[in-house]
Amino acid sequence: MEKEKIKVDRRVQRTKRLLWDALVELILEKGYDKVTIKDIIDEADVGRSTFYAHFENKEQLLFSDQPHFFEEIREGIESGDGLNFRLIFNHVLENRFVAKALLGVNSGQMIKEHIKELISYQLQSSFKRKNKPSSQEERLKQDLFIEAAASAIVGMISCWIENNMPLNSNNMVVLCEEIVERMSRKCY
Amino acid sequence: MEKEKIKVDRRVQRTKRLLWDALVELILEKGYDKVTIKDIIDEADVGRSTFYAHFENKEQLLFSDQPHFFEEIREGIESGDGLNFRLIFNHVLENRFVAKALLGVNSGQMIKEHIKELISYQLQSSFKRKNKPSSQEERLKQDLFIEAAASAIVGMISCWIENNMPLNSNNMVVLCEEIVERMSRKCY
DNA sequence: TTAGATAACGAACAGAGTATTCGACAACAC
DNA sequence: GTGTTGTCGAATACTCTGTTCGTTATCTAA
Repeated sequence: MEKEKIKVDRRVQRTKRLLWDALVELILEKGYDKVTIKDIIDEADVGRSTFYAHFENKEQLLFSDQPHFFEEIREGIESGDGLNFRLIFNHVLENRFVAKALLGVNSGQMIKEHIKELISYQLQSSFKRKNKPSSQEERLKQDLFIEAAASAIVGMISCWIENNMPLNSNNMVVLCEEIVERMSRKCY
Repeated sequence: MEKEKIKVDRRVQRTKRLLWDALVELILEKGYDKVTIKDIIDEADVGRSTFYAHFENKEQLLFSDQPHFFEEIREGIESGDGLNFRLIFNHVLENRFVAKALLGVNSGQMIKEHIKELISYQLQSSFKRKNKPSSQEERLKQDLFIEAAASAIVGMISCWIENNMPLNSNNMVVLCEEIVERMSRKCY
């Protein structure tokens, strides 16, 4: 009973929801970087002071993760033993619209950077399990390969989303696993 | 004799140089996204109207490529037969300071995106030469792998630069070639 | 060396966006 | 129904942008 269900005022829920939806809409329309707070409150039809009552800036709104998109992606990345790409792609497919805003070309770098770090962290354990580096130099090389693999996966998924998902998710799962497999082999 | 050597007023050269140096300095200091034009002209100690006499915005200044950094990177990418990583790394090493500003974590996404596209374009010819896709689906998979490979290379180099180049360039050349090799194998 | 060309300066301006405040009003929970 | 709390909207001071124009300084070419 540690987590009490705290009731959130309906007006607050509504406002946050409106702002989030407006942000997603605007990212798709003009790209995250060019979205201003004025845009958001106009699109959401919410008072300026109301915005600042809940968030300090648009970045905070972005990471407030209203529909728990990040949270579920995170679960796919950190699920038990290594990356569960099936889980990730199921979630992306169920939220195509939000996924395109957050992972497409217009999403700004922060979000993809964030997800890349989650993946990178996860790959570290699995890579090191497979090939324990025996020297400092080998460790450096392995770290760079981990970075490369994480970049490859995020880049590929982003490209796939941006092109309106031309392959089905089964194929994508296989491709992602293939990348991890190829990149996890010992690098000299 | 097509290209006449057009003399550029020393004052113009000086101003552009000052602005470029200021931009690089400021990117390293606070990240490209947060650099304002006011910052640039204050740092360069140049009049506001002077900035706008030469550039429309900071993006244009960025891509004006004063010391021809991009141009030389481009040569390494497009040199005859495929990517010449040795050339690329030589050039990066000769311009550590600028390279960190333009390829490090603070560089903003545009630049890396731009270089990724150059690499991606180059990989297309070499990948297709190796494995001509026999179906539409195979072509899609190959394109995604090209995107993945380009992302991997840019991500890895960026990470290496950001961590102050912990491995020597010979090692890096080998790692990059290894990535291309691994990713260019047929994907089912 | 000089005369004409042109670049830079700097002050001023309108416009847009930011971040904050506060009283009035509306919606909420109990 | 009543006290609480969220939202509105107008006002404010502030920063940055993009442009203009007259003055001053510097360059180029003869």
